[in-house]
Amino acid sequence: MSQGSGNMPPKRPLTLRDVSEASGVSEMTVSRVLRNRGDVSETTRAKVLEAARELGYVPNKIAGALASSRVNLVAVIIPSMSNMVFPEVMTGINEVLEGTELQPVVGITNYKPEREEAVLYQMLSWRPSGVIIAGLEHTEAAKAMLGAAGIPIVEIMDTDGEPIDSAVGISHRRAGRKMAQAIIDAGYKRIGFLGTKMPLDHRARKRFEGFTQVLAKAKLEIADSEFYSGGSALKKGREMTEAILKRNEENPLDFLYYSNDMIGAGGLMYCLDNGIDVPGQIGLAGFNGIEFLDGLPRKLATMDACRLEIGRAAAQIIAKRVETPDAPGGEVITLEPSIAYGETLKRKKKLI
Amino acid sequence: MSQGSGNMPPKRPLTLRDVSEASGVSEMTVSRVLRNRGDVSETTRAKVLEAARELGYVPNKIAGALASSRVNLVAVIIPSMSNMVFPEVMTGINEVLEGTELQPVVGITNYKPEREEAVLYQMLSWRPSGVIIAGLEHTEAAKAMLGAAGIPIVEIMDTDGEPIDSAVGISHRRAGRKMAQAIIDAGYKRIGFLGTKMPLDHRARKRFEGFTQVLAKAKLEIADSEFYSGGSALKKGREMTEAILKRNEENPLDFLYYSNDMIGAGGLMYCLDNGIDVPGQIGLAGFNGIEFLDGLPRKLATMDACRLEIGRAAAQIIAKRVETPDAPGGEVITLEPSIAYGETLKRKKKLI
DNA sequence: AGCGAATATGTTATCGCTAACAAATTCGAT
DNA sequence: ATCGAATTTGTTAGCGATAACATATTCGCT
Repeated sequence: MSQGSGNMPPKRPLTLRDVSEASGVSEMTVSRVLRNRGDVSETTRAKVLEAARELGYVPNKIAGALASSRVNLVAVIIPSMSNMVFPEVMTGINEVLEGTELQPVVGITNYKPEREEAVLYQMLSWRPSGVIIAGLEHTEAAKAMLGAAGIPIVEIMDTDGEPIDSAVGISHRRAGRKMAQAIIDAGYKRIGFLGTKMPLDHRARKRFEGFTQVLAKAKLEIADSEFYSGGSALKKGREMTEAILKRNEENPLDFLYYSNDMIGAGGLMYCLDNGIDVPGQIGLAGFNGIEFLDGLPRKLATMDACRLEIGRAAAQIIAKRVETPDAPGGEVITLEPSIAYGETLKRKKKLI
Repeated sequence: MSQGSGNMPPKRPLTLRDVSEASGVSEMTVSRVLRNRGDVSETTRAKVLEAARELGYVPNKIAGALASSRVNLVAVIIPSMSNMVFPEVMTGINEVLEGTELQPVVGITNYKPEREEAVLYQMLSWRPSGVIIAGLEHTEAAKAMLGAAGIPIVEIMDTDGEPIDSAVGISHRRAGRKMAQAIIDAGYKRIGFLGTKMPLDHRARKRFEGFTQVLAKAKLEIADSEFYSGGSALKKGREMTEAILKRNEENPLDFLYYSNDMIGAGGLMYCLDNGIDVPGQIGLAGFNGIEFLDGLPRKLATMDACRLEIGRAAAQIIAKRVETPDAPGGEVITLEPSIAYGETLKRKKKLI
């Protein structure tokens, strides 16, 4: 099966030369067979493949990439992998890239700009064919690297700002505004906000900005808010909800807007456990549209962040640009998130 | 900032030679400065770093790796990224690798052996410094590749079987046995099983085997079972629970063992929503110990799969072997999962 | 000042593969 | 047979970095 018909364990890794010697043709011909490139007669093709299989040869992409200056990697740089949202983006990316020669390589930044910069540097040093990176906010150095890399760059998730090259996402300001409008339309007045203690989560910040902006237009403002960091989001949602409701017992809140579905689900459970009428006494809404919500006792209102679609579109942009290197670039795709009212947000009162 | 002080966009990617020319020293010296290797005077070091920064030079690891035959990548091959368990393993791996020069590269197999084989081949063609791969079951070809790669291999999650090199995990058979024993000890008799329709999830299969084995010793067997695939696990847990309970109304079940926490949580919610007394009328248990459970109205009994610890230990084995290439290898670490009784599994009746 | 040991820098030869071009072989049509 | 075109195979020269060795330079000490 490997290494000269069951001989000693391998010492030196195999190279093209080994296959070439074993099959009696030149290295170049072996290379051609293994890459399906150029004309090779059926006879030698079979001979070479047989030899390669017999030896257990695995090509060395490092050498191949250096020689051809083609690297079929796409760098994907995202803040986190543990909150449901980016895994789904990855699924979208994978779906599209599986149909090509490109392979994604993921780097995690933990929402830290300096970490992002370091990860980006590492990634670029592999000379990938493209970069998909979350967000529009980066350090100056990171922006310079991206600008100078000479490869397609797609910034994802967010389109509120100036992309370096291409961008795919939703407008989080608009998402915040839309949700605020729906809440106002449904007649809620005393609104609480619950979110993460994350000055660096720009998307959450933009949603918040859009949200308060629309409230302001209706002469409303956030009645109270609560922030968390770390721990089980579900549990935190529960705890924060308890805290904010207790704190406002005299002048009770009638709506809670959560910055993500997980804490929203926790809040929902708290309300149900404590006999609070949802959405009569109090309305609830989250953000993201995670599949998980389907299993809850009551369906939480949310807004879909189009994660799968974002992943797909971003990968498509890269794939297209790799195929057609002199295509223009600079494409911006803004997806439109839609509200899922679920069962925790009253519909707009019918107009007469 | 880049490319000759704000000139035209970059055409040809920068190389060591560019930095060398810009700083007036040899390429070798630049290389030494950039890698912090060998003696370089403070003066030239500063000069070189300045030039590199000024140009926006990013080293080419492809070329570096080929020349030094050292690739600081660790291939991590796992079945999925969307079910809470592997992201946590990744966190453990990352934690350890961040302290080294090694960088993880992830490949996803979707529980398909042929996909695993393909991903492995891709990964090995980058000549990584080590491989961390989930499970002990692989195709013959995959085993051959792993055996012949000449690098440290760590098979993770499971230790019920013969590893190729090293292994870190728990015994899933033992985990199944342990849970069965706890259930029997608590006095439950009519036990239902709910799991995934996944003939290729060997770990789940082994847990099931261990589980039934202990039941058999106590002259018990699974009273009924239910399987699912795809969709929201939480919802599926709810639906399967309803189905299995309805089907056994005449001779009701008194325990439900779920093959993962997510469907367990769905089942728990179903029971609570329908006024079923847990754990009095019926006991419930899952598997994995996901953090998520903390936020549930009642804490589900489960068994910790030691995911974080598995990731850490696996990465440590690789890191150690990379540092000391002639160390023996073949290390097997079996972690001991412990039962978390939560509030859905009665404790063993006190012995007199 | 003078000499060997450090310390700093430069040179040369790969690493394993592929692009580009060159040579050899096959083949059909005359 | 014979020639040119088409097909198949081989040769040569890097890709951009680093290892290993060679050559300056600097320095302390007698």
